[in-house]
Amino acid sequence: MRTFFLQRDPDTNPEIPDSLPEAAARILEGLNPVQRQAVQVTEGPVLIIAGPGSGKTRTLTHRIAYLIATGRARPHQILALTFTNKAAREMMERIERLVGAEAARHIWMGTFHAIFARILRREGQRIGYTPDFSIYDTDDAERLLRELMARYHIDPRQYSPRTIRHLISGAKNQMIGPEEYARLVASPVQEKAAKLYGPYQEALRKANALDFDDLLLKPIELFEQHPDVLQRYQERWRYLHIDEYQDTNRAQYVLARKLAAAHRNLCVVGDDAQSIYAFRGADIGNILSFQRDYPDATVIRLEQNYRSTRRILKLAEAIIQHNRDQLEKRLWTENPEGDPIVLIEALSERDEAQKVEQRIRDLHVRYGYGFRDFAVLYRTNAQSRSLEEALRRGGIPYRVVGGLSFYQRKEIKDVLAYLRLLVNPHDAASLQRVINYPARGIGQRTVEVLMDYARQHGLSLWQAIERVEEVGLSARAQKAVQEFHFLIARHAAKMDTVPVDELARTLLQESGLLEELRREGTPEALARWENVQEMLNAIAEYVATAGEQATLSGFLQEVALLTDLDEMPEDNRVTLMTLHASKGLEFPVVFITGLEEGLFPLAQATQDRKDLEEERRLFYVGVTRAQRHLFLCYARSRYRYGEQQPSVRSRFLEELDTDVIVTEAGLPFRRGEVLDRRPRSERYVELDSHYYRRPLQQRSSSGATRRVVYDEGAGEIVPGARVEHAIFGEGKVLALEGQGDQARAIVFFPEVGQKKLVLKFARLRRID
DNA sequence: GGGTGGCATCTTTTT
DNA sequence: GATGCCACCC
Repeated sequence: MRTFFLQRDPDTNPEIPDSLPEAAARILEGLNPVQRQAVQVTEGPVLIIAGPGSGKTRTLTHRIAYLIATGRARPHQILALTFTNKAAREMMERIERLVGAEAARHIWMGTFHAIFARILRREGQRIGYTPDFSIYDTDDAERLLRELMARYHIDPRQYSPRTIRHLISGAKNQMIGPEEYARLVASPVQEKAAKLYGPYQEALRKANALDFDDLLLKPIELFEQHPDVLQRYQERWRYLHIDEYQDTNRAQYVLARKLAAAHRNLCVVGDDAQSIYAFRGADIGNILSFQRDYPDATVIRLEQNYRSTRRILKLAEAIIQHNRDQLEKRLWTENPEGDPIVLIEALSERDEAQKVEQRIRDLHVRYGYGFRDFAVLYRTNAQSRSLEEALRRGGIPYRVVGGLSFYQRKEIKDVLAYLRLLVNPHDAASLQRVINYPARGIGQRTVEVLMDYARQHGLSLWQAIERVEEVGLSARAQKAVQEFHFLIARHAAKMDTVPVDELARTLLQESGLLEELRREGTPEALARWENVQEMLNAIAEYVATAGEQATLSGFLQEVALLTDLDEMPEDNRVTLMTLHASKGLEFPVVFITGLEEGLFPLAQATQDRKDLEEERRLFYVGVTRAQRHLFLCYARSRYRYGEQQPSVRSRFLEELDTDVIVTEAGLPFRRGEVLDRRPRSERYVELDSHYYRRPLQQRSSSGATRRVVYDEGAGEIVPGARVEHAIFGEGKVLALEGQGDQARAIVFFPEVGQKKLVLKFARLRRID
């Protein structure tokens, strides 16, 4: 079952001691000297520049715990802002271990969007939003825009609603209002966007709805119009922390500045080299100019990497050195050299996927890596398909993160629309979504008439429905509309008396949605039905955990901000995801696929230096996810627009000047050189087919418990065992020496004599 | 008003 | 290669 990340508003001060001296000492232990410094500078602005794998989260969490343990701050006086719920939860769990669950629960921790949605819930009334406002995701926003485009006679085929939304969102991210944007217009599309921007905002307001950008902009508006409110929050939060500071946009920057103005205890953590969200308004300038904004800031650099092998870090440096505009930073590690990075060339995407599958199988069997130790990364979500197919064929369990997430599925959005309508009937997007789903005789024409009426009388669509008799519809249509109205109103009236989970269940029942899915009877419909049930369970769970504070609108607002990425990968599966989604994660084995011109870097990003540098940082992010083994893959041809098209190796590979990469044949890779033209069979060392015939067993291994397993069912290699070698034939193990990757066996082969073999490479098979 | 079939259209990345 | 939109028929 899905568990939601929900937190009570941590206002009240719990009964926890003022300080925890023994915890404070423990918190400092296990940190390196630089990290310790970052934890102990508790006053004034702090900039922590943290390279990949440098223990950034650890440092941040220890810092927060330290503030509590030393009594410098009460838990509810600390605000920590992240970009994903997952990051927040991870930090929360660590803090719990350091200072206890009770104290941790009262820290204000969460994503920017979630925290400010909560603020708006409490204070939004001052700027005209009731607490039951709806949150519109990009889908809802585009739906709204589409409607406006129709009204303004803008052809959606000529100017896509998506582009328009993107432009408006970009303007909002930079805090540019409709009037100002209209002045800046420089192209026909922008002109259309400018025309729609104002009406779009108006439509949102009329629906008592906010889009993602509004969740940041409206709090700014609130704080500017009501300095007393700002002052209250400034005083409440004595310590402000921001993770992934390089990803903040203009609005987030302004919010941070405002909130930190009184105490100036602002601690930001980030890595300019990992800035990959400029497309959604992130301004790398925020981190680059932090020292200018706060001249008295303490700057701390976490440069020691604990994650990756030397070779992987060398590659990362070789990549990033092609970018200008970097903060100075030198990564180093005490980790071993590690294996060379393997460059894999495939004939097609299918071939690429197959090779990835074989490598996973090989490493799983040979080193005993669990499936959860693998990540396969790609640039676009569409690339997952071929990989999924290959893994499914190979019987390797996997999960895909991102893509179409649970919350973006049609049936879930339908359910949410019904529920949103219940708490906020003015929510036009939700109303239009479900007014005729399941079909109940309210067609497009009827809806249009209602909308016209609403507009003429300055009403919301819902208000028009409330007085449907005046609208002048046919008797049949009017009756259908009235029935729908009654359905919603009847349930809305019970909101205060019936528990929300029960209410939701009966509403969906009576709407006919569940029946509709069951009636279809296809496996897909069944799956959708189950998803709906899961959603209902989640509501029940929410009621159980949030107790008194459980309101349907609260639930809906939290859910609107959740994504699949927030879920924990508990089972032992290979992870497939976009490079973007991989940020902040680490895996023993990483594959980066699709390193081809036009795909990575994406064609659209090759024109502008800034875009190209962002793509390069994305490559850097991907590479630095790997702990021990890294594979870089590309295909010589790929399906695009439903057609097989030749592709060219990525410039990111051609520009590398490094000796850490080898080809599949084990030869050093040199840029600009064609890999190999020999027939495939001779080209690379075939992986031992012996492994591939066996069904795979899931092993519950993680890095820590890794055993050297060279062959399933044949036992481990021990002195005295009879073994078989691919070239030398049968032999007998005389002795073993060395550890881990260095482990060697001395084997006597009757035909060739005594050999000393590195177990890792020899692939001995026990035969007795 | 509802349902079906054919055509066109894109595919960045996400809170 | 999937989704959305339109035209056509019931």
